[in-house]
Amino acid sequence: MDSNLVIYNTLTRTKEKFEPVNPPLVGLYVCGPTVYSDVHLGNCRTFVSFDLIYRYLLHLGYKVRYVRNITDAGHLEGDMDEGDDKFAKKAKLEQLEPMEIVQKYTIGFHDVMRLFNALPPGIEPTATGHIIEQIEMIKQIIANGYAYEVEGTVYFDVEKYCREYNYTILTNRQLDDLLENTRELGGQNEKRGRLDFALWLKAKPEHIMRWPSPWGVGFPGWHIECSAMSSKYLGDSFDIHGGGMDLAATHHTNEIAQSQACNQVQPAKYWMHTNMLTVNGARMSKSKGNGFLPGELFTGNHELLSRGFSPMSVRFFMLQAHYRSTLDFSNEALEASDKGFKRLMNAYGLLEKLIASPVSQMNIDDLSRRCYDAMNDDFNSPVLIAELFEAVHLINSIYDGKLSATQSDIDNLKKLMDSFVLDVLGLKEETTQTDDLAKLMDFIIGLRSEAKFNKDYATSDKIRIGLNSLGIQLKDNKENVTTWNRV
RNA sequence: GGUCGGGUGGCCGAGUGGCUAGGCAGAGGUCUGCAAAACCUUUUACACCGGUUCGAAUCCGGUCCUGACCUCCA
Repeated sequence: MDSNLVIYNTLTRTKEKFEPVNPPLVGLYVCGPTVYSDVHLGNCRTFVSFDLIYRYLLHLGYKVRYVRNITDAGHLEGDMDEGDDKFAKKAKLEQLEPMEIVQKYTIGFHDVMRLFNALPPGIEPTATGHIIEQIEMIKQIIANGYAYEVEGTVYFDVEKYCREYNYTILTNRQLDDLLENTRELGGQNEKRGRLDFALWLKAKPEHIMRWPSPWGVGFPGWHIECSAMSSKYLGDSFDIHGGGMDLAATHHTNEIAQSQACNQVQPAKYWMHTNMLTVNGARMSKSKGNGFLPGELFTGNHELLSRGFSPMSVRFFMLQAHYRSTLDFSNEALEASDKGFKRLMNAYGLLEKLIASPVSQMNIDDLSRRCYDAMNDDFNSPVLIAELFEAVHLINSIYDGKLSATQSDIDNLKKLMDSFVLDVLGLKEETTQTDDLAKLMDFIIGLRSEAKFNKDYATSDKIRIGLNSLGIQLKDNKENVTTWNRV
């Protein structure tokens, strides 16, 4: 397994050659969603980005174990505990079983991921399903001297940890500054240090999700689940840990501290962070109220949208930007991507219809190499897509008879498009053409050709315009061969 | 305030010390009974001010603007 893949590592803030711990095995852990409400499009972008990464690693021949957790505890509890509206809180507590919420939004999340054609992870562990592992890990951290218990709550001792490790390795912040500028968290009077965070929290009487532990009845802290589950399924030290950039400063920083304190090793060799999806330049988030739900996008039921956009067009839109760049979301940008996507897929469809000639006027190997170069450069999908449009241009020109290609050229083009469009980018035709429809269309096109041959243009136009209003577009090429596609 | 990013043509977005991605939109043309598609040609760029250099939008310094994180959030 010798690839030229280079990955930007947040730990070092540089691009590094990718060298797995145990090739050809690759362990990939990605922080998944907290399932207490619908995932919005910004969440989806991260998972589509890591789907691209997963797919490309598979394409290169790595045997990838992809673990993406479902957070169904901790955050959820925190969310319910806060806020001033005690009435609402009570209603929530009385009317809904937390696991009902978890189930509902987990299913919704999976449905959306399927629409985006994201490959499911190999393991999708839940926090509530790994309480024992989390407790064991906390016990080990205490035994190692990096955590302490106060009144049923266990805190991580950041100050102690800092004496031996670099706590802010991911973000490069200064500790003094952190101490001065961090907001007061709960439990200040019982914590030893201001930056100490909870590994295990004592449950208040009204708390529904609770488990017994050596420290009494309680529930796990916000960060321990990922440490416990990643080491369980990928080992104490694995290859890639990923998530959204917003997680780096707190969640991942604490995750590294916990894993180091427990296992004395840096949990992941490469830390990858995806950037945010923005709306009018500002981050899409629930608290800002500017989040798009996938459903609103697909139906077009949103004030900023002129119409609905298909999941594949949206996926293509996301892949046209690099995963480490912010991507600005707008109706106009989506329109552009939608057309580009259709152009790409239309050319893909023409591959079957190309006619070979003895002369070659192109170098597919060179194009293929450029595609690999793009992806090897930290998964640069926008450059890959630019190269694929070169392939589109070749395919269209061959189809038009303006360029000649040998059968070998055509085979290689097909292979290139299959690999990169379908396997790596994970794009697919959205409308399945049933055999019945294909036969029917052949028949109708035949009727129209007859009419055209007889110069009965009234009839042929009636067919063309009629089909167009049904969403089917006819295209006559120079040889008067008619093809069709949905619009 | 601290940390880390950005500012690229009408829009979205790559990239690089000289050969100026790509998609969409705009303009002209070819083809076509028409239309669409396709193909060809083409108009708009690298925030501002200095510096380094034979040469910078790309490197360095400064200025302005802007985003994310520092509090649950992908």
